[in-house]
Amino acid sequence: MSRADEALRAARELLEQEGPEAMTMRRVADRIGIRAPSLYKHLPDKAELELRLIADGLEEFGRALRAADATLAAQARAYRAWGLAHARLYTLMTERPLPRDRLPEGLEASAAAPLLAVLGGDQDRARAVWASAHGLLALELAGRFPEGADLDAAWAVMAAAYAVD
Amino acid sequence: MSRADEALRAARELLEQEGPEAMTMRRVADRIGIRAPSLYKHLPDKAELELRLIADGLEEFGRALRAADATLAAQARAYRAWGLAHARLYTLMTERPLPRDRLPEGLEASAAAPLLAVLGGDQDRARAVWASAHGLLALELAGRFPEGADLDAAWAVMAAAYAVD
DNA sequence: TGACAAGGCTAACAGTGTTAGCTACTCTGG
DNA sequence: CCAGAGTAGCTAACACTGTTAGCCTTGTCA
Repeated sequence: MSRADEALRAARELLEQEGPEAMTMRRVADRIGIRAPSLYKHLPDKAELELRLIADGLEEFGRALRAADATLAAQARAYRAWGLAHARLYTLMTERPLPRDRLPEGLEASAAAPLLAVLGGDQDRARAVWASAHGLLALELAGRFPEGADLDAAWAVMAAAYAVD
Repeated sequence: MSRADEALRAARELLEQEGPEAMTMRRVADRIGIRAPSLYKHLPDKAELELRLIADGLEEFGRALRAADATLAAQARAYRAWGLAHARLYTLMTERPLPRDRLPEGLEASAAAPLLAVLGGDQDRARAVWASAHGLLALELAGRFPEGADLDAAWAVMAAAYAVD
């Protein structure tokens, strides 16, 4: 495993276990037994580290959606499940503009494909559904719903609203 | 105008004009003609400054929704319009957990009321609609849709999906 | 007049990402 | 077999962040 890959793995552990503020260059370096400045022999900057986390995340996320049944309900379930299981990574993946030109070709499309397929290729509808799922998940991850809110019910309403009938 | 209010105004200008990374204690202090440490004579910390920005934002946002017609389409339009007009403030308002106990009583409910009313008080439905609108807006503000994406169409699909018929 | 609070200030601390510059090890070419 | 080059580590340092300590001046009020 290359040093860059080790750093990537360390960054991901720090992110997922302790949150984004723990993912500092010094702590990443510590985890792989070197000093922070030495990281720059293997990576141009921290943005590159985050970019690779995002790319890996998109890859895994796409795989999870592709593994789910080709129905709107199943896709929604898989979407939420993956997001909850990788809360901080999901947030990192979605909170900032995507530098598409620095991402592997077709990665984004591959993650979006399952949902688009379920909706018969209707892009506008796919964007509305994607955004709705993202909104529910993002607000849940940000702790924006009141304590006892029935989020299963909200997801059900969402899925029903977009279901073809 | 109190020093704290001056700081609040300066912080908001910096946030809205130059983005969150420009909203530093030193730049806020600069704008009102004092040094950063002196800010702490008027505010406990930066979190308090952000909290007040959020409170003001929620207040204004609620007013904008209340001023719009009591239809789903009009509420959606007002939601998006306010968010686009105050992009960075909206993001600040929604990206982190809401410290409800430090916010004016009823502020959150007052902002949520118009939408809830349009949906006849159905909380689950209101949460789904709110999240859908938030998702569309958040993704748009984060620059996550491709260049030529027809977002008006996506909003229309969303509004139609939740319309009572 | 003396006491006290309010509100400025500078200096400093710990933390962040990052750069400069030095050193040591390893590999390769003559 | 030795020279030179590249790789990858290191420390020191810079500019920035939020924040604290401690000092000093000003205004108010008994």
